[in-house]
Amino acid sequence: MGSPGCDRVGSTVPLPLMSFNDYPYSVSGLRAWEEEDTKPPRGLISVPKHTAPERSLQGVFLPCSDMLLTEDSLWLLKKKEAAPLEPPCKPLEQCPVIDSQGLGVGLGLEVPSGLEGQVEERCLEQVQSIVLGEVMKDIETACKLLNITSEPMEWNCGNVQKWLLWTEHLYRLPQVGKVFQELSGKDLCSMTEEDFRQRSMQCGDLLFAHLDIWRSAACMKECCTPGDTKLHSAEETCPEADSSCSSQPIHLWQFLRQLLLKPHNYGRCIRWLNKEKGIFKIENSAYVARLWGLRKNRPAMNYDKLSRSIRQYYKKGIIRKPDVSQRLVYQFVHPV
DNA sequence: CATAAGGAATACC
DNA sequence: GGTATTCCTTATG
Repeated sequence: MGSPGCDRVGSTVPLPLMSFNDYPYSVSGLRAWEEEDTKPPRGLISVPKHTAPERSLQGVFLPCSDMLLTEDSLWLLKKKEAAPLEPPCKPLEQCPVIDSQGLGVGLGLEVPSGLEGQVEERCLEQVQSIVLGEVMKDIETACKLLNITSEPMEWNCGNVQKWLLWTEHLYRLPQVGKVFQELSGKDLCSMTEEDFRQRSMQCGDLLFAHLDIWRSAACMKECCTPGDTKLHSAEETCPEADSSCSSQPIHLWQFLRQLLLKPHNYGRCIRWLNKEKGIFKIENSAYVARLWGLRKNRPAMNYDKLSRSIRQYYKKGIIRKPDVSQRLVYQFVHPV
């Protein structure tokens, strides 16, 4: 991300980020660990409540996987936050264009002029490209885990259901798959936000927003990576994926690895205890099993069966129990 | 009661 | 034929 091409495209492709407050990709981790009253996953920037404003600026404190915002950026944003008489943040529907200015507007910040302004603008651009990069990576990961294409227009009914289930699981939305039954991706994309809301009062708008993000991301991906540069970008967004990236049959151990690579999304259900040694813990066995079942189209999957598959790896030397055996803790024999 | 280990049959590519 | 799934028994804490 952040290539000149992308910037150019970014100024023309609308990315309806909603307000950052509502942006689940950035706040989901926060929400998750708050709910479960556990420690925040690593990489999550937590701020004291009083420094987190009600408006969309909050979204900047996002748990970008392993990436942290620079101190400078945070300081800058806090400084802007503290500035009095700022115009209230416009809802993002009113500023859906994601470019350096768009982000500033979306954050309720005005981009000042002069040298200082240029510095701040560059800062914001950095933040923006970090956020965008994370969004794209999250979507890539989800696609790999679900074995679907990132372009919603190409989804069949099964893909749509998978995406719905996944999104529901990930963001703990009520299950609404039924009301979207027998809809293809094309159908879904032709629906308005109102259509979504009519089908689900509770979370239609959220699902619509999610879909919009996916569509925009697919659009950006298309524009940013024309032709043969696509391969390079794919490697960049999923460096460890290599052969496993080519979808279709995925092994359980690869799936687990992919979940572990995204601590801000899946850290609440599976996480490293010791990444160097390849030791990981399944924090929520039922949840991981559900995700695995989703990926393999095995609705009856449960931890009993999943763990049986893991145990098959003992003989093959792929996964083993760590020296000091603990419940739900396993170890990759060959850590990355 | 949830997890662990592993045998055995079966399904799927 | 390799891998995963399903079902099962037994053990452990």
